[in-house]
Order: sequence, then C-alpha cells, then structure tokens
Amino acid sequence: MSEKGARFNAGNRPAPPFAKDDAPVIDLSAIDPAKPVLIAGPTASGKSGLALAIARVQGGVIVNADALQVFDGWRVLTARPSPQDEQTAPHLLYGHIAPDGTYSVGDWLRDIEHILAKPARPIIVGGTGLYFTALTQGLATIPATPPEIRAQGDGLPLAALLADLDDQTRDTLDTQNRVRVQRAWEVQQATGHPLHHWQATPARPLLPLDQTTALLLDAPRDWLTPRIEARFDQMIADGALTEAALMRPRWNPAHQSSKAIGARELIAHLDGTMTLDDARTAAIIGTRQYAKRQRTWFNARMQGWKVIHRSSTN
RNA sequence: GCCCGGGUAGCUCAGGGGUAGAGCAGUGGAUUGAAAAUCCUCGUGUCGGUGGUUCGAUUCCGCCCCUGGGCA
Repeated sequence: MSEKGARFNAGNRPAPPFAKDDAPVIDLSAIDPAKPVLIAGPTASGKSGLALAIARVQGGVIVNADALQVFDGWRVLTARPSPQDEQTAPHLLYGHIAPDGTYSVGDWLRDIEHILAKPARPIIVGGTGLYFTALTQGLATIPATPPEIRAQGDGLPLAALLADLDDQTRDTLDTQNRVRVQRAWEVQQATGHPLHHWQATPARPLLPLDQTTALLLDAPRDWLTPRIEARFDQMIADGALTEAALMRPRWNPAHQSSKAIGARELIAHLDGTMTLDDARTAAIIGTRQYAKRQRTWFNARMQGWKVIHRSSTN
C-alpha cells in the first residue's frame, strides 16, 4: 500500500456488529475541504457514515451514487440514509425517482451535472462503480432510446437481435449477454447508427479524478459478511417488512426499483410462499454476491483512488 | 420387532459392473444509459460401513449403522 493511502487507514476493529454510524475513522485534515469528495466501496462497508462525518466537519452536500437508492419505496431495504441523517446534512438524489420509474447512468450524469453547477461542495457517495467511472472518465453521448424500442426488443430472441447488428459492434460485445446485445440493438434501431460508432466519440468527464478527493473503502469478504448479515437483521428491525407490505399492492418485478436485493424475497414471504428465514438467507447471499461484483469492479478500475482498509488486519 | 424407501460434491438430488454428474452455494473474472442489473470461468467426492460375488463394485448379494414412512 502507498504511503499516501496510509494516512487514510481506519483504526483496528474486532468483528463488527452492524451499526449505521460505524464509519471508518480517518484523518479529515488530510481532505481538502474545497474539493469534491468521492466515496466508493462495497455495500455495508460504512460509506454513508463516512460521508456524513465529512459533511458534519467540513460541510457539503451528500450526493447519492447508488443505482437503487435513487428510487423511492424501498428506503429501508436499500439502506438509504435515515431522515435523521438527512437533517444532519443536505442529501441529494436519494429517492427522487418513483418506484415505477426508470433511471440510468445517463440520467444520473445529467442530475449530477446540475448539482456540480451549483456552489455547494459535493460529497458523492455510493456503490455503483459504473456511475463513478462515467463521472470521472466520461460516457459516450448517445441519444435516448424510446421505451417502445425496448419493448420491441424484449419480444425478440437473442439470435434475432444479433442478426440486426453490424460485425464491428458484434465483435465488441459479449454475445451471450442478452442485456448488452439488446442495448446495442436498441441504439441501432433508435439512432440508425451502430453502437460502436457512438462509443467511438470522445467522452468528456464531468468531474476528472484529479479534481477530487477519491476514497475507496476496501472491505474484505471475511470482514464484510458478518456486517451484511447483521445489517439485514437491522433492516427487519427497522421496518423492512412494513415497507414491503406497503410496496406489495403495486409490486411489479419488472420495475427497476424491484431489483433491490431482498425485495422479491420479502414480497414472497408476505405472499406466504417463502419463510422469513429463507428470505433472509436469500437476501444475504444476494448481497454477498453483489459485494463480490463491486470488489471486482473497484479492483479493476479504480486506480488512483485512496484506499481505506476496513479490517482487523491492517 | 416387521415391511417399504433413502443414505453419492457444502446443500438438494440424478446416475449406474470398468473408480461419477447437474442445479444451488462457493471461487476468479467481465462490465460504456437495466449496473443491487446482466454475463463468463472453475466440480476428486473414503458414491454410509463391512464382508462376499466378479478380471473389476460406488453400481449385484449378505450383514451392520443412520434416516423417512407404514404396520404392529
């Protein structure tokens, strides 16, 4: 680890029960209060608490960089900051999209652009690696694809989608990954140009890394797993089932907000088709797998971020 | 006690005389507007124990142990 990273080391901690305010302890004087802050890390690693601690001491607005916390509805289950947290510091882009709404990286970037235009210093925190990469490295400008095209694509088999693509685009794709193939197809249909054509246009980063203090929480599996388990139990204690009961009348698994880990399971439990214990197990497994994917993304693409180690072995 | 099923990968199970295979879990990876999504890679385990039949048994037979159900 670099000498620079050492300054940001968190203190040692024994096997931690989950507590929302259990943020890593770092030396805030090492953070430039004038610069935007980015905080990334796997789920349940203490990101929100760290953001709050920085905002409390240095000021700033906390901005969400989590693809599910943008939705209203599953507030408890998606581990959004509590109303009390939101009184401590301004929070933006949390729950501002209706449960049946749609949202994408592009939407997020547009939202962020407005926020960056304002004077307040942003503390951008979340677990969606793609959002941070798009923010600091740029995203190709591609016209929106209308929902009708999506619906049309949904009705076609993978082979049909592939057949409509040009060779060059097809070569850049994982042709077994239907979501990717369909995206390329939708762009082709909606714009009349192949996806690779759009992606070749230079992308202008909204907020280059060197203009920020970028912090990456590194939470190894053995440290994180007990926290994930404890956090789910805490969610239940905090009313996740009540929340699920409220969501149930309008439940639609196709909605993006329904992809919150554990949502499907809690609905199934209320439907009587799954025990709470099975729902708990499934949600915990799903969260663990998600954290693994996050770690893979961060390891591969977040060079240049200051790593804050969260474990008892540092 | 008797009768009928089962005992095979961490879990649920398939298979069957030439030392085994799926799903899930787990692992590593990918990732350009669905990203908490989506996709890819990786499977040696006394095939319950023990005797026997056989060139060869996890597969057939005997006994024993464990377990589910039925009859007493």
